[in-house]
Amino acid sequence: MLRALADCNNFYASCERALNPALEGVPVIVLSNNDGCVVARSSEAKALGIPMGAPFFQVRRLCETHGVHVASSNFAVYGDFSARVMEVLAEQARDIEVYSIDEAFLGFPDMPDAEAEALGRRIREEVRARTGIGVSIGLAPTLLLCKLANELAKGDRASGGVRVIPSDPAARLALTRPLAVDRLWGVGPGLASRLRSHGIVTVADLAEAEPARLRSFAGVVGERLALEARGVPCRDLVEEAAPRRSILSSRSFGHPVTDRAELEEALAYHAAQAARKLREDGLVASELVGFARTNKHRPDEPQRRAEAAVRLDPPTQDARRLAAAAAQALAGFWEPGFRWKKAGVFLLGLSPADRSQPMLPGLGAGESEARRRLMTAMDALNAKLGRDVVRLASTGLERAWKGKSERLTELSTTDAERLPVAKADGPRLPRTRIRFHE
DNA sequence: TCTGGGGTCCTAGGACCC
DNA sequence: TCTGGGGTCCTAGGACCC
Repeated sequence: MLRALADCNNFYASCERALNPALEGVPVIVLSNNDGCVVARSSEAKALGIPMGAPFFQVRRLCETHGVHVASSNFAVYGDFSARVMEVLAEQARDIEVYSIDEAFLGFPDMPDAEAEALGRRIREEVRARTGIGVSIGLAPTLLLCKLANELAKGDRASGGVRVIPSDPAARLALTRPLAVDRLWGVGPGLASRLRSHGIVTVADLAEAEPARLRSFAGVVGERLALEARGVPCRDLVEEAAPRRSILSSRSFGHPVTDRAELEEALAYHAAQAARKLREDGLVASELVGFARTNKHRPDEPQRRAEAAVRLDPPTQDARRLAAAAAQALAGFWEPGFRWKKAGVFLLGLSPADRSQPMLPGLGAGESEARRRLMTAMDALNAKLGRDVVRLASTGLERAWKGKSERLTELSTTDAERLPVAKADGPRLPRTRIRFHE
């Protein structure tokens, strides 16, 4: 089977540009939540030397000097673009795994390398024509090598955005001989130094190493890497999303929080957000962990990372119970005298909602049913009126702790050109959960 | 002044059991 | 001083990813 990775170029920056064609040729960056860090850069912005992940205040001058367009992130819009890109990709491939908001693994029948390259070019053109988003495509026999091929395609203009890792083993070794092993997906700084200390410096070294030997000093992770590097697939496309194992809602504050009531409000808000995700996925949680931390970039201030866990018995998806549990967690770790910078809620021990309803007649079943109907009604209203229109009072009205988002692109509904296009006859996408990150 | 958010997988070690 | 040999389950924490 031939596999491929299609990965959108500078995805969030490309979305901003697609929304506003006047940005063509202009350097564009997109900021993280709270307008804190740079999370996406157009090629022009990269050329200016703006680093990925840089705190915005450090590059603000540079941006002003060079007329960089700066946008707050707008994940709802990027999610819409993502869905359209994935729809086009799904039409082009035999199998698809939507891996993240801006990339998908594709599966095709085997074919000669030259045909694979032509196929990659066709797909790339189709996505650009129908969504305005540029993608790079790497094709290879294993997903690890697809990732590598994609990275090579992105780094080399002459490749035209498409790269095939040769199916012939000798040609593959020649290609990967100069490539450092830490360019591989899954090889971070820790694993890279361990591999180097055993004489594995390049991707070709890894492909030539005995997998069993890798296992002895780099565990099953190392063994799989070695196999995939030599063209033996260890992980294949996953078309059905695995059930979620945890849910996190957290955010940095716009200003330091010292007041307990304010912190409690923020935790209630995150509990309610996490509860909404639970219900969207039809899950219940059996444990909530509330946490808060001070500003780690201020060594002059007292530092603390505090958390407390609360069991949820029976497991629940009810926003009110989760908000109450978050308040209980806060009571477990609260201590005055700190300037809190960030807080959030983890939900763990997730299981399908239908399996966990109380079985004993008369024991809480009525209350559970009433709670469920209230949440269903709230979700239905918010689906109609807009997210968060109906919400818990405990999550606050003022929300003074909220971070800033000052550079959102205005979406004009009077400009027909900019309206997202809905396609009624598109193919059904696999039920893969798209994760919003990057 | 200002420094993101949301995940998964693997391993080691302890509790507990027979 | 010496004091079995497994097995499973759970948890904490590291490593890595987008």
